[in-house]
Amino acid sequence: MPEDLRTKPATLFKILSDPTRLRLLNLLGGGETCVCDLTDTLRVVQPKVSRHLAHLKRARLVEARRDGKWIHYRWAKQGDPFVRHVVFGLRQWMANDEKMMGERRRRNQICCRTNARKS
Amino acid sequence: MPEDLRTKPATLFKILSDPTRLRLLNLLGGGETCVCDLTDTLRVVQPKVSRHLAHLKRARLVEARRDGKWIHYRWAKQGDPFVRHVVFGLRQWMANDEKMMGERRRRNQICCRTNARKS
DNA sequence: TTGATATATACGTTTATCCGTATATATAAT
DNA sequence: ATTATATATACGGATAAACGTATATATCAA
Repeated sequence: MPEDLRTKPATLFKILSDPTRLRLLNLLGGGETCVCDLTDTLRVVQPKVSRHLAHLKRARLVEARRDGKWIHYRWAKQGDPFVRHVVFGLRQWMANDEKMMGERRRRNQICCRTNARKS
Repeated sequence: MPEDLRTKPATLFKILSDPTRLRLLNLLGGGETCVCDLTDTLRVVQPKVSRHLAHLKRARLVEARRDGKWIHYRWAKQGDPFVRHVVFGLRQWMANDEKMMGERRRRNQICCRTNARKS
């Protein structure tokens, strides 16, 4: 199932073909992020976020780490050259896109608040 | 609609997420090819090929040229850096994939026969 | 143990995608 | 003009994606 990404570009492209998943990946570009912060940032319902994260995780594009009540997601390191190539291009595109920048900014604010609340 | 490719990676990825379309793009890597040769090479029904080509054309990934009864498709040159980046990686992957190589070989045989028949 | 919070999953519905078959169109040959 | 060939499109059905809502699970706090 994760192997599919390596053998079939179509599978990788399919996973990357959903706007919500790209927005999530964009936010993860700002660093490890918990589901609630992702949810708040994107302003969509939580199950939607969890579902898309599950997709990305199944495809091994992201990894998760539990920390008490929270689960933090992050970009996974990619071994396959083709996947790395595509992901690299995507991250570069995101880095320069206005809307994506805005969402990353928003993520940072929200994560700040969350961290404050935690301590 | 073609602009979408530049503004939304998700749209590009969606178009590239179909195996048949990737096979077609792979064959076009061998040079301009007419629909009937593409159909014979892939061994699928002709409307299926036409439909997928129409997709690729709408997205400006390929261009078409009429030549009498035949319509020849070819890769379109890409202006956008992100699209170029992805397409470059894809073509490279295809160049090294065994199955794709085999189909390109088959395409060449079939195109040879077609050209012989034409003259 | 009870309650609150964070996250995941199940379920039914809507929407999009892909397909095969049939048909339309366009060109060329007779 | 008629026929044959190449390609495109229309249509209905099947399959899969994505969604919202409801619910389950897991962790922590009281």
